[in-house]
Amino acid sequence: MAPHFNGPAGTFLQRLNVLADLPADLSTVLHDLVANSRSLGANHDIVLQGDQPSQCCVILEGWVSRNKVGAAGKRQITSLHFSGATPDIQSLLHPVMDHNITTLTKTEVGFIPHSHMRSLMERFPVLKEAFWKDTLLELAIAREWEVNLGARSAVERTAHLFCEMATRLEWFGRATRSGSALRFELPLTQIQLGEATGLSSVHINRSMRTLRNSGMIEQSRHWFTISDLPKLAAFADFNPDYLLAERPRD
Amino acid sequence: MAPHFNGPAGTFLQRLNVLADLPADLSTVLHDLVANSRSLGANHDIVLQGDQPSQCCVILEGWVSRNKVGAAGKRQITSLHFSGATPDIQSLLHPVMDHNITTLTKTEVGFIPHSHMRSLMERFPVLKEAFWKDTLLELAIAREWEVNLGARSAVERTAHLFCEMATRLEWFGRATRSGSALRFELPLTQIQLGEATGLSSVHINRSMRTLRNSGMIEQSRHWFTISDLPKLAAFADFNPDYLLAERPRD
DNA sequence: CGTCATGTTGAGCGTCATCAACAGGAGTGG
DNA sequence: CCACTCCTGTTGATGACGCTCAACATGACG
Repeated sequence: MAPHFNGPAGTFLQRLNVLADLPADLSTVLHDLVANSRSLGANHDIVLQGDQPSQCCVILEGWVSRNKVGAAGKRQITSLHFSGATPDIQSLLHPVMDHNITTLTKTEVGFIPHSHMRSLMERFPVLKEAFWKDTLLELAIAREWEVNLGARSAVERTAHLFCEMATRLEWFGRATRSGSALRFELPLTQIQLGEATGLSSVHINRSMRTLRNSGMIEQSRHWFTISDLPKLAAFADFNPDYLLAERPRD
Repeated sequence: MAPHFNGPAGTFLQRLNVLADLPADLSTVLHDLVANSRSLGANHDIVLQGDQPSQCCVILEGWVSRNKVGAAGKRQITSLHFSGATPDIQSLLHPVMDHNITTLTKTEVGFIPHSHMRSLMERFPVLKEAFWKDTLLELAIAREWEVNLGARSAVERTAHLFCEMATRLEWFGRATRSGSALRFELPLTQIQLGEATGLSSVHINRSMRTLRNSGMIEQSRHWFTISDLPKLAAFADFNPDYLLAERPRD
């Protein structure tokens, strides 16, 4: 079993320990680094395309998206992240941001200066490997999203997104299973779901109604229950293998 | 100017040197490692989803795609790679492939065993950083493809793909510029272009006719000329910033 | 025989419009 | 101080209509 991590930085350290075995003293340093965090409201840009950040953010609580806004004003969400994520670690190697990182809900964010991060990676090479692995995982998820956007129908896309998020959430204790059912909170508006799936919010609405009517998903507000995950996964052509590196060891 | 690399491994070493400064002895070792290569025909799978490769491939000449095939048999190409690329380096850290790597044309491929790669990374930590940076670049490209697939019309998607490939090719000396025009070879069939853009091959055909009729692209067989790159880029909402890490320094 | 080209037809999804449900804030009165 | 109402902005739900693009032709070209 991976060591138990408490406090606001708990999920962050848990996630990193999934990606590589961090020595205890490194965990302590990282824990202290994100100690002073900031609270942000929903729809707040943490970093914008073109920025040159001097620190990395750590999502301690809440949801954020990567997104790009086209010339016509249309926004595409390219990935979703929740507690424990370090979505702008890339700024260490690739100084200019090529996209925005925006909160989707009220969010608690910690920051680690690049200089600290660099010296930590020098002292603990395993940290660099953990973040490389994290980048590879993100790339695998991005590939699956490309398939979702390019090769699946509206209902399948929506179902696939729910399968992915349910799986990722469960692995970090944020979904509860009872039998083959899975219950979790996904606090995104239909507009945001549309921006993630390349659909209009109206059509997201219709797709979710289809999923509800077919009995595959139950919903009250932002709480969802997938009544039969294998069935929904088969419908959406969801195969969790591409997420495997993220699964915590037990 | 980056050092000049000759021979079949030239583009490979050139690419790596864009991502980090490799010491000369490392370059020599890498050059020798890919010496004995294999010739593959078009439409040949180099690695398949589910495989656990024990070596990394290096594309010495030709084109390959990453792709995933859905349950309904529909294929989505998630990225395109040409000479110099190392598309399955991820298998070092993430042993099971989550996608296929398939040749698009006749291709010359070299192989480097994982064991060699690992010991090289131990001896030369800069190599690990180069490949992490390569992963970050791929991720940036994947994000832009998500935007392409989710938020742009058929003609814009097609135009954007041509802008991206023209830019990437020019940076490696595989496109010739005359004024604001750019000429290059992109030896993909319309079926393959459709699989990359999430469109049917028929609609790719129509989109390209639109681009030809509007005078933005000229074509003979697989040779294309973008008559006015800034104009096409404006039309496609193409901003090359997301590719910057790949640009060779001069 | 695979690839490219082009016409026809219709499904899927976007756009626009309307309306209900709901939350938060300001003001009112107890 | 707390309840209650009113107002307003945001989200969700649903119908009507039109356009983009997929599907299915068929022929031409290497």
